[in-house]
Amino acid sequence: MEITLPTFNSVFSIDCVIFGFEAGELKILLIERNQEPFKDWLALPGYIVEQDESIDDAAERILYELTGLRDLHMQQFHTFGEVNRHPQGRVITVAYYALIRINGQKDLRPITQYARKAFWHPVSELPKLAFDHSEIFETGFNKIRRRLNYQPIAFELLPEKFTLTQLQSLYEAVLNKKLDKRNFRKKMLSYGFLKELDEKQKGVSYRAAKLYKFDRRKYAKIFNNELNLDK
Amino acid sequence: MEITLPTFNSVFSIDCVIFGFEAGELKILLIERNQEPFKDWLALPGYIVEQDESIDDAAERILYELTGLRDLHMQQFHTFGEVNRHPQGRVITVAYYALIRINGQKDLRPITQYARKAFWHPVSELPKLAFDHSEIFETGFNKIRRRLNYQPIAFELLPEKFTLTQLQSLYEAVLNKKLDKRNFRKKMLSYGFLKELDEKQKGVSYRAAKLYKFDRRKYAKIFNNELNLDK
DNA sequence: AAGATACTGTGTAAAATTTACACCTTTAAA
DNA sequence: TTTAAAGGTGTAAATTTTACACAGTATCTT
Repeated sequence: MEITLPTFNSVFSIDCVIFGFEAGELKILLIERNQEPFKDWLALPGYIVEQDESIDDAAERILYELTGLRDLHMQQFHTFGEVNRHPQGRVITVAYYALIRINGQKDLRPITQYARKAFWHPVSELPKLAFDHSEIFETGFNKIRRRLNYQPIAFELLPEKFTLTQLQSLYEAVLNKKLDKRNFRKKMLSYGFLKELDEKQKGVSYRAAKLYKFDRRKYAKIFNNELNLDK
Repeated sequence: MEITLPTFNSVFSIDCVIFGFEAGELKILLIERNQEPFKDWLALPGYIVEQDESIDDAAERILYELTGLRDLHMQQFHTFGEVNRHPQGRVITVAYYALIRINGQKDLRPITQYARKAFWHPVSELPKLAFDHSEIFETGFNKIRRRLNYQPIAFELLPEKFTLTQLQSLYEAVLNKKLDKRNFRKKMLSYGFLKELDEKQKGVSYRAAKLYKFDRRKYAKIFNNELNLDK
């Protein structure tokens, strides 16, 4: 027996591709849907934009309601507007991405009924997702891969204090290729926006590595120069 | 006396930033509005998306209806979704850009009543535009500036056969800086996607320059390699 | 036809950046 | 004390980028 669903006219929605990094692996945040259509499917956190909120505000709210996560710096990356991308009506969706440190303690707890749960899933071996969410994910992944070179993407995924090896393995995960250790370090340090700390890694069963911090101010200076430098 | 305007609920619209290049100058396509709000103002060509068309299709149709131009390769670049960006209601607009050879003969003739006329305007000294169109333009200009380096943007703006000097002056117009002639030529030719023709420029009152053509196939090959090259 | 004008077309050396590559050191655990 | 595992480091070669100047040629003018 078929379930009858309401239909509606044009609505806007937001879908979120939230990247995290944990145990050397790049992950994204998925929800298990608790609502038709695609009930029980895995999907990107996403929902409908209200009349009186900007799309940027909507993105924050929706992510919070579906996953319990707040105050991420989200950025729009593409809008998907095929006619039949949603089975119940015309839905144009603006896709956002954000990058976040995965933090074991922070629990992911949907506030609304629309999601049964929210959880991290490695970007490799993603299952088929609801709607056109697999395509949305792919588009987003390509975007951040490109932006890695000129935006401080990596530092939002790592803990505040990190080792150069962690930084490198993040780059390797995003770019999907091996990098040379010595060249990577030389280059990163040459930028001058990494601050070496007087601290070392703890709890490892081998020689502990130095910890570094990302210096946002210096980064901004370099980045702005790049844009303004009319030579 | 104030004019009373209808209001409406959420609608999607498309706005187009169409770049052209003529007489060494970068230009964009504007319309003069013939409808409230912002009647008589200059604006980007833009209008509302229909229920049964994808946003990509809508972009093509709308541009055609407002300017008479067809078959451009348009690409989405950003979606603007502030609550009050349109005085009559909630309008979220997806902005597209395209690049086109300006061709004196081709006339710009609005098909609908909504635009009184369409015309090219230099990107320097743009007047204030309707709605948030000035911001949309700026965002689009920044996008193509960045994409100039990895997309065949320049070749869509030039005539099919062009000289290296024309190519250089286009780069200079987009990047807003002077480039070195010898280095520019060396670099462009080294890519290998320029095909030297057995023809020369005509109608100039000085030594005629060689003409070149853009080899789309070779470009694609190079571009794909860049993406796939997992070293 | 001689000269003026205006742009075409070309090479090289120095500097900067990128690449390839291997081994000793340090820490903790066994 | 030995072993396991990752940390940390330098150099030479190759490549790319930059800076820089002048003779050649087509057309127009007189």
